[in-house]
Amino acid sequence: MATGRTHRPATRSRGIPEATVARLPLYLRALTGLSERSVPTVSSEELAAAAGVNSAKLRKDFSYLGSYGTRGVGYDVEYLVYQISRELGLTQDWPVVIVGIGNLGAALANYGGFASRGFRVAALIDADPAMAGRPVAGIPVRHSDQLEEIVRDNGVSIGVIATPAGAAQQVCDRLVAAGITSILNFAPTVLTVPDGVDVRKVDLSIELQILAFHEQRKAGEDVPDVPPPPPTTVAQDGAAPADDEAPAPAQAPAADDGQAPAARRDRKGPDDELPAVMPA
Amino acid sequence: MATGRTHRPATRSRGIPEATVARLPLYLRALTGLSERSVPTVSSEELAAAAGVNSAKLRKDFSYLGSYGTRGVGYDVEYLVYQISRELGLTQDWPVVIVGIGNLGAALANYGGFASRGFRVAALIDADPAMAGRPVAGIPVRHSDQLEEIVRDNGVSIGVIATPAGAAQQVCDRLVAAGITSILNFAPTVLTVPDGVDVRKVDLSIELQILAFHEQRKAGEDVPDVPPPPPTTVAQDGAAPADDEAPAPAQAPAADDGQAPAARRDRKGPDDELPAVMPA
DNA sequence: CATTGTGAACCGATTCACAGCG
DNA sequence: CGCTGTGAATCGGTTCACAATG
Repeated sequence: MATGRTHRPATRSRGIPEATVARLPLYLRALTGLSERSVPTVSSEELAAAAGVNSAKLRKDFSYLGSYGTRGVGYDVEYLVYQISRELGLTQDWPVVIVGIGNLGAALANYGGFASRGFRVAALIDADPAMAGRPVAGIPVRHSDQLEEIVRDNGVSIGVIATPAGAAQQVCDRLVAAGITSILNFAPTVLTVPDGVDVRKVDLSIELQILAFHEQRKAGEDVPDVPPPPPTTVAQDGAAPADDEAPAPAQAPAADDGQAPAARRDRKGPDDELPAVMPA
Repeated sequence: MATGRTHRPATRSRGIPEATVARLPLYLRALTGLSERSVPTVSSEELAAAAGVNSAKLRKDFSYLGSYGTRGVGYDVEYLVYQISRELGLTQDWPVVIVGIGNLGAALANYGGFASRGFRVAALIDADPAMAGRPVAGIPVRHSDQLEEIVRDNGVSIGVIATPAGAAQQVCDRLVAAGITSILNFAPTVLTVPDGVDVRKVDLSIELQILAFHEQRKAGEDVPDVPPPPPTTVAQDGAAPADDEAPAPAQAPAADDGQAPAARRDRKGPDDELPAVMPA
């Protein structure tokens, strides 16, 4: 598995830094807004503010694309919109397939943000036969038996996985085998793909967990200092130097507000995870 | 994000790098899987593979939490699950409100991944009176008039915004005013929040755009290099030296990087016709 | 031994600050 | 002038590689 797998150095996108690429869509959105309001030019300062970044970063980012601005003036909105669109490959049409038409898949199918940027939903695919033919967002759902056929016939190179975690890898494998080289994964699982295939993941619960981490620090500041549970078998430090607690780097002074061992979430349920895709 | 100026790294407290925090949920998920299969211990190598990272990174990450492993053996699964959960603040319950119950909001409400990790959907809120009372995922939707009341009464500190872009900032302001300090934003817009409030965003179309960028490079490489439009009036760069090419800062030595698309996309074509920038 | 934990090298990304230019 | 474009400094994160240690 991931063992010998050479790390995905697919990042050889020579030239434009990955971090910059990730921000281009942000600039594009801000620019589109200006364009709609017929603003002819913007300074890096203004555009940066609209995109939520700082101007130095924006200028540096643009410098990777070329010199598209005018000193003393700023950037021509229309021109930049075009250049960024082209750089991102949005001047062409990208047919995509969404696999797993559960709640999330359906929401994605209905999401206007896709279509508006050159992404065309070529097909909706689901493993549930009962879904077949049923239209979602005006597009009839097709059965996964036809996955390969659909991908090939439509020249789809981008696939969106919105299936339950358990089915994701399998779907991924089939998509890749069918020729897809870019995947947007919403299933909470790590996908293993061959070299040359790009995977980006969006994990809703991970985002919340990250927020929770910061939230915990803000409020209270002190984590529920429940005495660390016994290291089951290993690390069975009988009378070992009780070093449990967080040792490491500068430990913070444990304040201890109220406490409440709090209800320890037992995370051993049926491991629900992603929105189910309606069973058959 | 919201950190703006004052970067948190006061270094005083437990200095866990942001990048590490972002991976903890990943480790936790992998560990939960092992736990369910009753695996007692794991080596950094195995766990790293399951989480999709490399072992050095994982060990370094864990080193920020403390010394929870046993040399020559590995990590105790249950113990680690607990430690990470605690670090992330998942040992406590986090009530969240979801604002904007459209397709996406409904999908989120139905998303099992939230509930399974200590995130309790305290309420669903929508501005449409017609939605009020209607149950979604078993939870009755409430009208946004009651937003403040709901947040306060339930002690909600995390809010999820799934409204249209146009309403997002307003909703955000109200959530913040009501006391929320962490926001997960799904609306494709930049949110401005006061210091102390964390915002994480998930933008579906941005992810696709990033994939498109890479896809464009992979396939062909001979992208439809539509001749760049005339810089209307600005950025008129006269004849450029032979190979314009990207400015390419220092960047000379190309790392290993097997075969890079030799053909570099030329970025500046002579003037030409105005591009019909894509619609919105 | 095997495997952790970590200093130190490395590398990419951000920020600074100012030269360059319209 | 004002604002871009960019070297240089800095910062954060990753990787290396090995000493420490159960």
